[in-house]
Amino acid sequence: MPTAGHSLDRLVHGLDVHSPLTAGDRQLVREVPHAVREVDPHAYLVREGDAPGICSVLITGFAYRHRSTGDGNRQILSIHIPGDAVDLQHLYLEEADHSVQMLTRGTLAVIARTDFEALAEASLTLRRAIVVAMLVEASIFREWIVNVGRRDARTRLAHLLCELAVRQRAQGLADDNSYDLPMTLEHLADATGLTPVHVSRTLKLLEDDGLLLRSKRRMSFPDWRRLCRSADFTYRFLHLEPHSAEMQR
Amino acid sequence: MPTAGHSLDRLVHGLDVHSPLTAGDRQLVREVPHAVREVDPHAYLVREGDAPGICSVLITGFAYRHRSTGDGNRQILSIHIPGDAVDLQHLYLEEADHSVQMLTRGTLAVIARTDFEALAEASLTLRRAIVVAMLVEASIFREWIVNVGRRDARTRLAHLLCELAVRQRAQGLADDNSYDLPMTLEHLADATGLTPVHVSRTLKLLEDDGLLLRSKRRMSFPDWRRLCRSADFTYRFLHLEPHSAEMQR
DNA sequence: CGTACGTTTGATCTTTCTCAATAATGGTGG
DNA sequence: CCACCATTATTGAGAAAGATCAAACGTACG
Repeated sequence: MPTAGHSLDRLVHGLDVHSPLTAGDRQLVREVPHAVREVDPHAYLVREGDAPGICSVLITGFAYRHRSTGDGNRQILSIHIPGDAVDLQHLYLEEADHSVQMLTRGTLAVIARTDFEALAEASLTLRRAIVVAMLVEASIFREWIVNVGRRDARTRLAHLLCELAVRQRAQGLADDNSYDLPMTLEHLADATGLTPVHVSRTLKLLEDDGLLLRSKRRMSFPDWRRLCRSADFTYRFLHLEPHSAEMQR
Repeated sequence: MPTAGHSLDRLVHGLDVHSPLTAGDRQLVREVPHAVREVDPHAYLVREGDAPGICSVLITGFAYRHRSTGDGNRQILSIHIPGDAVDLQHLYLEEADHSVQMLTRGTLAVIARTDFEALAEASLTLRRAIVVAMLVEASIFREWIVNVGRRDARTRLAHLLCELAVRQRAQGLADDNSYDLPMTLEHLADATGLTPVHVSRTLKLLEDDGLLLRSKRRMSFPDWRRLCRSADFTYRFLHLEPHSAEMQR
């Protein structure tokens, strides 16, 4: 039996951010059988083509979804932070259509598919929360289509930085206007449909404009409001509960 | 009471394509209370910001999801064909993050939110099929991120044409290698993150290469295999059931 | 038959990519 | 603690894909 309780609190919070849980639901989640697993940077959590059998929840560390084109170009599809249940997009499908990989070292809570399904069947509000978590992810995918399809490089990158800031705040993982971004230029390029070279130049532009401050991997935002405007960033697509959205500044 | 039975057969088929239904499920779906509504081209089914109260199923006609950037650029997020339940992405969220609009004249089966939820609660396999339909949509969103982020104009357009062909075949709406595409150059441009001018030139390229034949709005594909290769198109992301996937050629 | 809408084509401009060289950073073993 | 190597980041110059502007041409429909 793993150390029950507090590692799954991350999942409780991750669901609660979008759809409020009852006290009973929280308890049900905390009691789910699960294993805690340490994973290295670059470890694959899912590989395209896999038949999904587990549901992993990120407890610490970052992960990302990606898929490659036939000629070997990678496109990153989303970034995941602690609290995200990384397998929701696969669990009910026959085979994975994309891969999920760790960005950093991290820890997972791993729940067996059957246990997860039992959890979903145990409560209507919990089931609802799980569906909402899936749908919010889909909303973020849609926002990425817009980002990559209709915004210029500068706006695109700023938008990505905003999204990660707000999601981390909502999860209580960042309190001021800064966070550590464990993505290389190549990751950023593959997330925005650009090249690493152009990402480098564009981040420099944002810095020169006083919208971004970098030291090592730490990103901070001297003028959050202006950054949001410059990023064409609005909160709606994240579907945060009002109490989480208060973390907006 | 509406003409029960065969208008909702479209929905039955739309769910069954991805996740097989039991005979009981089919009957449950057919018996759902619903209204049949005729809609004009360009009619809005959902507007960004709306609180969703109904679930519309496309019976005839085409629709599309879209969202606009702050500076007024539109991005189309998906195209919908008969059998698609157009509100699944909203129904469990507080407010719509994007709009859904008719591309053509059409008819809808409109189900009240509460009736739809009751349907979902009535059967485990049906609930599963609804979740799968949501997740397949999300998979298509992901494919669009890849398309717009990492493929050139020619591949992008070819990919879109392939997707629409296969989805229509799986729904039994097209049997040979052709279909009527009710999208203008502007629609195609907004779906692929290009400009109408460049879409025009690029379609011409596809025609010159013998991959596409256009007369009026009818698209046909003289060499389907080669088109798929040229489009970097694979079937995995559509998650079709084997019996639907047989319609592949 | 005229008007609105959609499409095609040409010429030019801009953003982003590509190729290439150099500089910084971070982790590792001595 | 330092030196080394691999990885990541920056910068420059030239090339290319796609955007923009503008005009002409088709087509559908009242």
